[in-house]
Amino acid sequence: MRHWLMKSEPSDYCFDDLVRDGYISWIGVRNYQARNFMRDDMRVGDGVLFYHSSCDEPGIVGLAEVSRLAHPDITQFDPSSPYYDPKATPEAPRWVHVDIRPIRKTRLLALPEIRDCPELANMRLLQRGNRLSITPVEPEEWHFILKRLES
DNA sequence: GCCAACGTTGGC
DNA sequence: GCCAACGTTGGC
Repeated sequence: MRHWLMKSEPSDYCFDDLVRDGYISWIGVRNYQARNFMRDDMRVGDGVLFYHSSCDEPGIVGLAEVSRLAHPDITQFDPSSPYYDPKATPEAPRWVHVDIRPIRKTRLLALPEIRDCPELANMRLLQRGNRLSITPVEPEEWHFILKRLES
């Protein structure tokens, strides 16, 4: 089982929304690296750190898990969608998404606190210029964060 | 609002 | 294939 960090802007969709909805289809990813993680590497049951970005207090706010394998993102075919991709066709879909479901809300593990942990210094999230909305989390990082969230 | 960093586009 | 221009991300 792998582990992931997934970013969402809470003004668009926050962890409480995920708890309310029971699951979310992670549509709208239009970056090839993030797509490839979903398509090639994400499996049902993989752990997910739910991260709030572009907000007052960026950081990890909850735990979730992958609940459905990657499948075509239908918004790519919809000319009225902001995620429309004229080069994608149902015969040759370009974009996929997984679903995730909530495990539990956690305390805020804020970005500055993450930065202050030497154990997390190599996190993909912290790497210079990283903008990926989906990044892998190493097992040691995952376990450290889970322990840290309890303190 | 600023701006660094990065990805994508498209002309050549 | 190169690369300038442009758009987006996301912390501050």
